[in-house]
Amino acid sequence: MSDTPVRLPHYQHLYETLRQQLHKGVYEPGNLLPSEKELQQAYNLTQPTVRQALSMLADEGYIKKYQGKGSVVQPLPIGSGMLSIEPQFPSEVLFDGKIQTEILQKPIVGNFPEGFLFVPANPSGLFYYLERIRLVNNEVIFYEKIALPAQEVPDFHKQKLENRSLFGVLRSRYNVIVKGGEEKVWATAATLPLTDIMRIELGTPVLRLEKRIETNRPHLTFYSSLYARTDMYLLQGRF
Amino acid sequence: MSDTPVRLPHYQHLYETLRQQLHKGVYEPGNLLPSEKELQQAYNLTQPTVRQALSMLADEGYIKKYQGKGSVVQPLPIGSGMLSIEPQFPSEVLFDGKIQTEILQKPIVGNFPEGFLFVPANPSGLFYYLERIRLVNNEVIFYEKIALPAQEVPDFHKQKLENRSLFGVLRSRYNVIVKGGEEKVWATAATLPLTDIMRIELGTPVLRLEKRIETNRPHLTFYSSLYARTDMYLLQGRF
DNA sequence: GAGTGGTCTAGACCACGCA
DNA sequence: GCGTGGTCTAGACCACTCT
Repeated sequence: MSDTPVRLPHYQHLYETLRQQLHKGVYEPGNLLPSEKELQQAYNLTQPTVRQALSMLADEGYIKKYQGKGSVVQPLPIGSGMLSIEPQFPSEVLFDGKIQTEILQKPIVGNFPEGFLFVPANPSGLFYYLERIRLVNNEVIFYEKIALPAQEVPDFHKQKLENRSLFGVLRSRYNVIVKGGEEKVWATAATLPLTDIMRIELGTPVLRLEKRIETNRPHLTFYSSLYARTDMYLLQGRF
Repeated sequence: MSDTPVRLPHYQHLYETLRQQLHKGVYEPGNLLPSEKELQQAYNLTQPTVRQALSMLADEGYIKKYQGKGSVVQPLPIGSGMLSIEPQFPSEVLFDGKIQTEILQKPIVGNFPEGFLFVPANPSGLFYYLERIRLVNNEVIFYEKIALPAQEVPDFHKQKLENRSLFGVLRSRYNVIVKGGEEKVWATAATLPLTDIMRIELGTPVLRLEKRIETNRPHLTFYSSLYARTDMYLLQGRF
């Protein structure tokens, strides 16, 4: 739990602290989080500052706030507003939430790559490009292409990415936090390169999800192009 | 512009005012919104209150805030965090953003209906149930089933729904505002009842989107089950 | 330097839930 | 009635953009 040397706003620091505690299971789902007043005293902050942190947790589904009652811890850590994975038929699959990540194409530097629906406003400049697959129970469920501006993430190719959250690396190594973005989604039939990667039959319905992802750094916007087989797992998100 | 008799928080009133102005085109995309200070003076509010309203507009993509510069009006009114429609191949389709709505099943009252992925925590009580299709250029692109708790929206069956936004009806008639929710999405192959409704071939990949929608009223959560053909139009959203 | 949004404090009062 | 979260004020200082 080594502190990053960068100065975070108080509300973000509290948010990160609570988020990590929630992931560690410090608070049981269904129980109440410490009240706003208790958090104020514990962290020496005022109510609006605490409230901002709690609002972020509520937006992402970690907690639910009830007036007159408190903040109830929710059962799941769900990806920050983005779509995350869940079994299609929960009873039939044993799924401990563990997703393996394999890198198909290690980060290489070049011009903005082809095949993305969203493109940068100014596509000049160099981008890291990588491809990865994500597996559950040794089955490929995601195939994802990612592009991110090289100058904003120095030495990105030296980072370890296997079985790590890309967002986690960005947050811990570069202090980059996802602020929001835009996504487009549609259903399509699997074509040849994909049938090979995912080991599915030609024509199987697959989900395509294209994202433009904005961060707390004004010039760090990155891009994701994702194929998901959703016959056994589906995507879930909050809004 | 008749005022609803209900007392709204200041930040929500300002949000509604600005949102309506943005929809009317009072501010051109690319231009700046009045500064926070100007809004404070115009509406006799303090900075945090104004900021809260602007944050909501930013969350929904109406504006983008830039420190040191101002709030830039964005080109589109995009559905509040929820997925909305857009042409798959913009150049090939003429699309003025107009979506027609037809009611297949007028609101009827009964127990919570079958076929929804999300179900109420307490499914007792009566629900309105309706089905509607949405068309662009006379082609069916959405088929949607909706269930909402009857006791929270009295006389809902008397409301005019054709070619009106359901959310608009809820907002203007019942002062209900969507606060957030949960959604699950996957790709599947069209089966029989759907091929008829949408006039597509058996097995065509279609997108399924199931939503649980929470509002500002604690006991008003409603449910949507949506089928979308995404061969010509795709779904877009913000996060 | 002037103006903007970003963070934060120290209070206040209200609306709601629960016992 | 008490504690909770929800709203709001009146300030303050900082970080950033633009000229």
